[in-house]
Amino acid sequence: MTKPNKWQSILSSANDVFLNCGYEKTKMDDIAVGAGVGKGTIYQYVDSKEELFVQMIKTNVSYVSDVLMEAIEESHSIEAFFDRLLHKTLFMLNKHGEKISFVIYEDLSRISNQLQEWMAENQEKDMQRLSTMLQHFMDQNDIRDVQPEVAAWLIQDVLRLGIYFQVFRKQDNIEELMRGEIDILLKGLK
Amino acid sequence: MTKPNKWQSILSSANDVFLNCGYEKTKMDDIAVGAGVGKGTIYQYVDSKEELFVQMIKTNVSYVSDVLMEAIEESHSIEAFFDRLLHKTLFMLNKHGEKISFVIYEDLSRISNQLQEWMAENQEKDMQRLSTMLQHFMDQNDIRDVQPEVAAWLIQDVLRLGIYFQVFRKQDNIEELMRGEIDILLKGLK
Amino acid sequence: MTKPNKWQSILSSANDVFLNCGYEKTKMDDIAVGAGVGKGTIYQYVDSKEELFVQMIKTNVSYVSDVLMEAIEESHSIEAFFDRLLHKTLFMLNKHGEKISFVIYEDLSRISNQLQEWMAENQEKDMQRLSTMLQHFMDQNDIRDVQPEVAAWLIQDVLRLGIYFQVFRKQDNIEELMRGEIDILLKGLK
Amino acid sequence: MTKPNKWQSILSSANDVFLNCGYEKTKMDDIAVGAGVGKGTIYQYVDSKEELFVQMIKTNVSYVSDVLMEAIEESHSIEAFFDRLLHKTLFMLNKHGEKISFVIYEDLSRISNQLQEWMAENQEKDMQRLSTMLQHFMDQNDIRDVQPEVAAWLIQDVLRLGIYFQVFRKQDNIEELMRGEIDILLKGLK
DNA sequence: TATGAATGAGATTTCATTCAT
DNA sequence: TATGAATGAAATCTCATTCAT
Repeated sequence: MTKPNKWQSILSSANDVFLNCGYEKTKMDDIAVGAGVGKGTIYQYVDSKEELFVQMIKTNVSYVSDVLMEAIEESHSIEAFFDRLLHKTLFMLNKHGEKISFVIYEDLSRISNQLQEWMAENQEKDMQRLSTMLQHFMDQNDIRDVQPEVAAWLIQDVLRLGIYFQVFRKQDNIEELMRGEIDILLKGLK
Repeated sequence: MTKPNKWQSILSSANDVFLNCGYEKTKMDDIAVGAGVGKGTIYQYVDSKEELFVQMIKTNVSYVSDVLMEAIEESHSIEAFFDRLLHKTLFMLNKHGEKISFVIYEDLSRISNQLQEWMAENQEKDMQRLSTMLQHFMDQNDIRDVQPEVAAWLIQDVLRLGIYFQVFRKQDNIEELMRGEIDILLKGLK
Repeated sequence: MTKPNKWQSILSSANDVFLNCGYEKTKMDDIAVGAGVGKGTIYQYVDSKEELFVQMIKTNVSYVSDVLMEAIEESHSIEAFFDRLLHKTLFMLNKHGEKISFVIYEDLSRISNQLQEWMAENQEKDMQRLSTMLQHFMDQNDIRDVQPEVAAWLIQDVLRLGIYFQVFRKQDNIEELMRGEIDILLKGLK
Repeated sequence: MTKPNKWQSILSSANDVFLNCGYEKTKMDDIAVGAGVGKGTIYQYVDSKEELFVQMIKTNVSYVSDVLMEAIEESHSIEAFFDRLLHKTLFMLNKHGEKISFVIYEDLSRISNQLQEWMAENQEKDMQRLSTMLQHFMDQNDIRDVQPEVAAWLIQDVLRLGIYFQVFRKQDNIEELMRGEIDILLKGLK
């Protein structure tokens, strides 16, 4: 087995075990067994359990950011944006499944300060890009004037809802639920 | 010191330490010191660290449920409901502050299966009550026909937003943001 | 078993095991077993293996310093001094046996910088006191003019010789050898 | 790079690293890097870390023995012997510097029993040769009757003093100190 | 012959829980 | 009832050695 394959095995195993057991309950032994390598091998690639966790989270976070960014780039109206967001989210949930839940439902500040800062910066960037897009739509009268910060938060909530009902509630009508949320966000409850 | 006072001290200390350090990093020693009692004394009231954690979470969860329930009970229109939700949430955030964040941003299933089930039931009850209320408003044509599950999720998002921007982002325009979200939920982005 | 007894057991066991195995080869498990306590108990008294080692060495070093100091205090001539040094050294070798060898024949700088500094200061103090005494004897024409530093070194060599031939060579004519060395130091080889 | 050069690089690197870090703290990795060879290459020349250490020590020990032996061979009086000892020791200290301190100030028995035996034999041979020389001087009335064992120990102490004050105390008046010690050994303190 | 990625036994240290006082 | 000293299972990480290339 060549070098990149080992690292991929380790990262993939780390993903599974950290996700199922949480950071503290995860044992390096389990990750090693899951990856089919010796315990010491992991330490050829990272210096500590914490660093391995950070590597894993960074990979997964980028999946979520990518969905948002790709949806923004190609969209010229809010409807088109939501449409792409919907499809890309469903695709990502299908592909990366549960991996994402860690990113959304865990307070990572207690695991690594460095990671928390990185996450905050990342989140800030996503917020900025969403806000820019929303401001653009407001200038074009595509949507009415609202606080971009709040609108951005609600757009991210479409992702949150998808993850929550798929990963934690195990429901299978995710698309329907997301369409329902988008509908309310566009037209309101009244 | 009489018995009830000791238990209150322990619970209060547990609150502080679990919140600051997370479940795994919290040491029984620290809780004992914070409560001003001997380590062994804690085991007069609970059988394990896990049980102490469960006791603490249950207390805090009820704050959140209470806000929702009180807002439901007194409201005869969606606007009145949101209005009460806003005020009660702000009051709770002020009073119980960060305690709530644990309930929202920690995956409790890894700490205790029993707790997770309890949380799921609780959440289900909240959802049911919100759905019933929303169905009532739909029957009265106070709001248009939407999926109650999704609407309930979005209503809870008003709480989520408040907690996130207060506890994690330390912003001080929480009321404004919540009003903005409620406005979007009522009238939509268009 | 009361608290001071446990600590004495631990210190005594540490003495034995560190002496027989050396710092690195010594396992905390062995010390615990030797002391008849649990491994964790050791960490109630010291924070680390290194600190335990430092505590042990400091105790033993003081035995050696004490021999020198007591011999100095009571002596008014070089012969009287050597006489007392001889007897006190033999007594100490009898009582504390091999414990002392560590102090003389190990480069402690690699185990703990803090300890090395402490040892250097200690050594400096011993040297100072010996030099003062020797200067006094020189002023009184009890001995001829020599470099106090060298004479102090040679006096300490009486201790070194005793430890070497007893601990490492296991000879039993230690007193005779020490008397021989003192004789040469006083009268010279010629 | 040809074979003998590799072995010389390894031995030289082992010297540096063992000396600076001590046996246990020395890593085979560091020696390999220092020698500019792969880690596995070292195992072409020795079977284990211990064997590499033994090889290194044996080389260094011979420097010390050589000084004694060369001083013995050419000397026909105790003064001539000490004179040569002085010059050869200073030369050796200059050339091999700190390497020797390991031989004097480390308890090698804990690293390798085989090595300790070898050292003891070596030491015994040195002692024998010194004793023979001293006996010869006593027969010729060049020096008075003393225990040869003790006199031999004190002669070796001239080397010890040189190493101690140069390597550990970093003093630069080594020659003066050694002359002072030789003077006391010859004429005594009285 | 030369390499260095891979290995896993074994080290130190932590901390929830117990129990003698 | 209240205590905290004592415990030991279990965690992370190291590094001498091997072996496929």
